[in-house]
Amino acid sequence: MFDIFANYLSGNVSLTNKELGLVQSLSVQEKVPKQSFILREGDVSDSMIFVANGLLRLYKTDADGDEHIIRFANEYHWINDRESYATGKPSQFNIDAIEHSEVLVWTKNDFYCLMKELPALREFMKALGARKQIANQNRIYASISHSAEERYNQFVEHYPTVFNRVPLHMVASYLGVSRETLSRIRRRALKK
Amino acid sequence: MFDIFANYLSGNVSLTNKELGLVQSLSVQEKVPKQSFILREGDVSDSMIFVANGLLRLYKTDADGDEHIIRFANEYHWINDRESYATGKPSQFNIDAIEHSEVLVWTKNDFYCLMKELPALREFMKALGARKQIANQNRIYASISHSAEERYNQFVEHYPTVFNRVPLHMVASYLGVSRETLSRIRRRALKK
DNA sequence: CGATTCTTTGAAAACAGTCAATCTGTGTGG
DNA sequence: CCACACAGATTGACTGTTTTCAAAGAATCG
Repeated sequence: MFDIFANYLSGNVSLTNKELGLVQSLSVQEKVPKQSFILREGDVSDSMIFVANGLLRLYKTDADGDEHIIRFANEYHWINDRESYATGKPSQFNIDAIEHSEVLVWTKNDFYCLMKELPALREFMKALGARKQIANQNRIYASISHSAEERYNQFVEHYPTVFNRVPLHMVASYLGVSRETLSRIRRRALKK
Repeated sequence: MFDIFANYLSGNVSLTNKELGLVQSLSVQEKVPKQSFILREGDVSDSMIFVANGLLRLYKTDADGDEHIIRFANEYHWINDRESYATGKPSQFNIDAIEHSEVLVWTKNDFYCLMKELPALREFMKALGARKQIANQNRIYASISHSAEERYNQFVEHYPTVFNRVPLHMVASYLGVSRETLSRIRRRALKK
């Protein structure tokens, strides 16, 4: 399973076999059955998690019991709660598996060491962080300027690999509309 | 004016006078009169900008001519278009001054050198970036889970120094509601 | 097949947007 | 000092969209 990660890296970062060995030696492989959690509200998110395959979600359950999905993470993506990870405080969010998934996990400490030892990897992670911020800014822009329909189309277009593996009510939760509204949006779109 | 920035740093980063001198030597001071631009759609955002005093906004004008404010930046904050800055591509956004402002500017190249030479400053900027990401994630969460009224209250509470210096229609634009709706939200709130 | 989860639909109520008009406060020029 | 212009804020009437609640119709899985 580590080879998936090695393959991911090889397209982006050039590491020697020895360095790659170090990265591997600090990683832990985990299977995440469908519906099971890798982070629960109240826990501290103290690890870096790479999704080798499968699909997870980061979300919060509010006082009314409604779930709000912050983001999805499918294969070749990272996931944790950045706030809890950065501050060491308990997370407000949950992460669970939408599909049976396999992940690679590094503790915060170990990952910090890797960042220190491997400048190439550090630069890559930094660039990744920048891209995530850009994506977040675009999502914020969409949320204040686009209609639900436009946001839906944008989601389908931008994340086709996620879109058709996720139940519609989760897409609705991600977009911030009710599942009924999203259902009607789609029907209107079909008529065209 | 550089002393404002030095003062800002002193609370967060410890640099020698010589190092501080280097930072200053690469900086350029600029006055930004009210309503004037420091970034226009189509330009490349190729500098780091620190607001010493005043108040700016990052926003986009859409096809209908409506303005959508991504964020505000008052004194002791940084502003540019991260996407254009990172990619070198033309920006989709504008930045202009809501109040007469004074800023410190570093070119992308010079700032890169500073990051290389001054690890303490680099770490500080990195932590700043992490905080911004957390704030963005919280804003995304608010946009998909909170009502306009809740988002308004949250804005007033979180950014009191910005809130009472900004015309209401700009707050509306930031929150993603029409100015009339925001006006009515406030009236309802007053009745309580 | 039965149970569960997911999706769709209808009807009513709540909410937000648009347009047009008015009101308020600020500052400028006569 | 007043009149006026201007930008910002509010209001009413109307329209359109979204939510909510309840029910029923697919799809999936053991």
